[in-house]
Amino acid sequence: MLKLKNQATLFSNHEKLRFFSASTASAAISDTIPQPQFPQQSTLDSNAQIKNMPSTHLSFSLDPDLFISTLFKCKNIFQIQQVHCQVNTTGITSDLVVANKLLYIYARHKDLVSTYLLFDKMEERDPVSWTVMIDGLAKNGDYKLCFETFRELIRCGSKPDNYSLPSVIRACRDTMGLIMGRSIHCVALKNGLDFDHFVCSTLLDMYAKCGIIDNAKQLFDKMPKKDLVTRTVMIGGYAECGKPNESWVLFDQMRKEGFVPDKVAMVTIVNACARLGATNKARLVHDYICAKRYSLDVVLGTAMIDMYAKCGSVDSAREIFDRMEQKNVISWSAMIGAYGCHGQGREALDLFHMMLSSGIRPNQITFVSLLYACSHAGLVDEGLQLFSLMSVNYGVRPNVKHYTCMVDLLGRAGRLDEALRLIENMKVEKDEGVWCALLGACRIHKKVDLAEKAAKLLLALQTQNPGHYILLSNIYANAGRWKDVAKIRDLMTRRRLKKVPGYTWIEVDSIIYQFGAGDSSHPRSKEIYEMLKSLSQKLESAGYVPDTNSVLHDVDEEVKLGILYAHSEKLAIAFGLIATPEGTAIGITKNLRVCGDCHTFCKLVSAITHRDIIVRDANRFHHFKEGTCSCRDYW
DNA sequence: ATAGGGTTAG
Repeated sequence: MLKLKNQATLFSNHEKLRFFSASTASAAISDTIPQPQFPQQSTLDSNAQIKNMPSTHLSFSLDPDLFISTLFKCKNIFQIQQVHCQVNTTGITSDLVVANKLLYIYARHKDLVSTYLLFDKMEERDPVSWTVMIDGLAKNGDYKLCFETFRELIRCGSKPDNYSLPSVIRACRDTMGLIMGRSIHCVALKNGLDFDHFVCSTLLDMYAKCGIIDNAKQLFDKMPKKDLVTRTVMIGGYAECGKPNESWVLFDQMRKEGFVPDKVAMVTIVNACARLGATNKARLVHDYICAKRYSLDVVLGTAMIDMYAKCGSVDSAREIFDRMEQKNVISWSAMIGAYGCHGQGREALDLFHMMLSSGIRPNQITFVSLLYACSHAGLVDEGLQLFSLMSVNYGVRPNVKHYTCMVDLLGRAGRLDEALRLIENMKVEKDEGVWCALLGACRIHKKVDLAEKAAKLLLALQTQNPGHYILLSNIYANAGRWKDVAKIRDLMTRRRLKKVPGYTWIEVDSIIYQFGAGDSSHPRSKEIYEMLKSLSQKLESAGYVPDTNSVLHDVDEEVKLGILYAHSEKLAIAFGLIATPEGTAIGITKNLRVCGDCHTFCKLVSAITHRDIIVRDANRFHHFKEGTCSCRDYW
């Protein structure tokens, strides 16, 4: 496989892709790629794999049909090479149908070297040959050569057709190559091609996965025939673009129109559900899956683990995990991640050791999930140990995400100097995330000087994320440096960035309510504020001191308190207490980081009211139970 | 003969 990568690089260095032009190319290839070693007749008997093949397979004549059927019975690359070798002498490979089949079978067995060589040697190529070659390259991940082959197809005067287009467009999707995708779309239009629904569905998939959901929607609306696959693509596209609500609308509509979702469609909607984070939808989907008796395979099971975890129920995620007969590294990582985001670091570590015992090799994502679990649970030593062992023991080299987890872990623990040293000494390229992690830690520990240093480097990266500016602005506000706050706001205006308002959602009886800071649009707004008022008295007598530092500066204390009690997450919790008097748990979701003050607030509310409170910000869950918190984000 | 949709982090 490594050789192939080199091969692709080698060709990209050529001014033109000489690979495709006659004999010079063959010479260039044979220098770098070994010719496939076709077994000789005399060695065949000693080859156990081939020995198992019925003898009739080896004795075919010049009949192409017999050749093709023989080819499709081949179970491995040795058998294919043997058949290839046999027919080479008969000249049957000059038959296009035969050659294309051979090409196809090599590609399907992921033998790209043989596919290249055969394609190069073919004297004549038809649209099928091109499609098989392009598709083979796309499916095996050699995108560069895939695009070059497609370009060569056009340069040779052929036209892309409804068969070659889906493959090359899929390659655009997989490489997030929007520009390439658009130009291929244009080329196809220029050629006056009448797109069939295969091309349309890959195109809309490509646009959706590249984040241009509007273009995807336009294509979708124009399609005369919308089948299950097309709809599934659109559902997945909406989820990918952060509009999982739209995914649901489409899913419901599809079922109303009589489509029965298959396994892939179910996985897609499960994924949309995970992004939605709505518990009632998760149960609904689960019931549907049970009713239709879909088997719990690796992919569906893993998607469900993730769904339950992101909908707040780590126990249900574990139930699914235990019921799965087959698990791969993705399933294990998803479950480790589930414990991690719920602050159950010990469980995540235990699971990691179970995973190792069952012979599964951890990958980069496994370690991100593990380190994240350590940081969310405050397991500093365990995190440090894992980080130092990951590359030595498990062959996983730390990337910027791993460093970010470590900065977060050390930073939250107040070991900011070590965090800074780690960043300064890291061997991979630094990104916004890693500085942002340090900045976040500075906020918790009120280290303004270090925050300025981190922010300077972060803002130098011209970050477009308004959240980063807000974070720094809050640090300044906390230190009472109002002039600096104003400077940051000014910088935001100059960079044309808008402050993102923080919202909190709460789900009550399957209905989702949204609150903004100081929101009074809710019909029961009056009750909510009254509840907060009575809560505040109880909380303060229980020792709660509202942290008014970050609230404006030129207003009097009473107004400050008003603003503080009007935080969106507090409004949502107050509403939860009113709307579910019998309930035991209140679950809320915030689109921005929950502040330290709110953390303290939740802890006390859960102690006073004897109710569990589950707060989710981004993908981090905080469980408050009888005044204790499962995670240690704000120690 | 050749073509489309699914799982883990950030």
